[in-house]
Amino acid sequence: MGPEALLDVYERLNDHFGPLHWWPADGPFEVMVGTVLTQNTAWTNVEKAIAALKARGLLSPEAIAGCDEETLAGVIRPAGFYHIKARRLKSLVRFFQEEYGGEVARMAAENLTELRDALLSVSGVGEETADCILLYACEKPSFVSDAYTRRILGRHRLIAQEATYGQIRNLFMAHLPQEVALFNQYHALLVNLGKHFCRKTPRCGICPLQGLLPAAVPM
DNA sequence: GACCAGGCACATC
DNA sequence: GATGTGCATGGT
Repeated sequence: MGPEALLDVYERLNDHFGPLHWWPADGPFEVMVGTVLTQNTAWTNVEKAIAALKARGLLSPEAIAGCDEETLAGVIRPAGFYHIKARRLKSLVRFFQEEYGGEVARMAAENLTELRDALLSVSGVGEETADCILLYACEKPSFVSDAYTRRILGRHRLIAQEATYGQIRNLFMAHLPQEVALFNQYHALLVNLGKHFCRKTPRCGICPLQGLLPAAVPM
């Protein structure tokens, strides 16, 4: 599996889907909120929760910091796991305010590796959430690997079943130019491909990767 | 009514 | 370090 294969996959998907304009959010703070709300959750449910937060004027660091946790939980209820996600939002916002004064520009001024470690120290922020914040809120070249990435690469035998998150991320980061726009669109393309063609229960339709990679196997 | 969705922390071995 | 479990709603 060399560098050319990953670029071939990117070009095939990019030709098929076109520019996807990710992350779907109104500003970087909304991205941060969305990364927590979407943990193991369908995006349609996240949209409902974000709309509810907007309607309550709760889409700012100050508002979330000042909001009672149980009240917050009630508002984000449509996103599921709402008690734990309310706690996670509060801890992320606390970190954001204490370390960077609630300013994305100050957070984004930090070095990628150090910022990633700092984000990972926040309870409720794991590797994927950290990488989404780095890439889509801070515009740092940190590749996001997720369930779709694993399933797509796994089905086409490009990674081992037991590959870790870090190994998958390193695969992309070792073989691609470290460009924010490329990482942004690539992850978006993989999610789009996953949603349309590579769910646990495969959807009908012709996968755009057909003929480019080894035939998909069930996974 | 079962199955699934853009994870994570924590317990246990 | 690997594996198992709880967390929960809404769409198919």
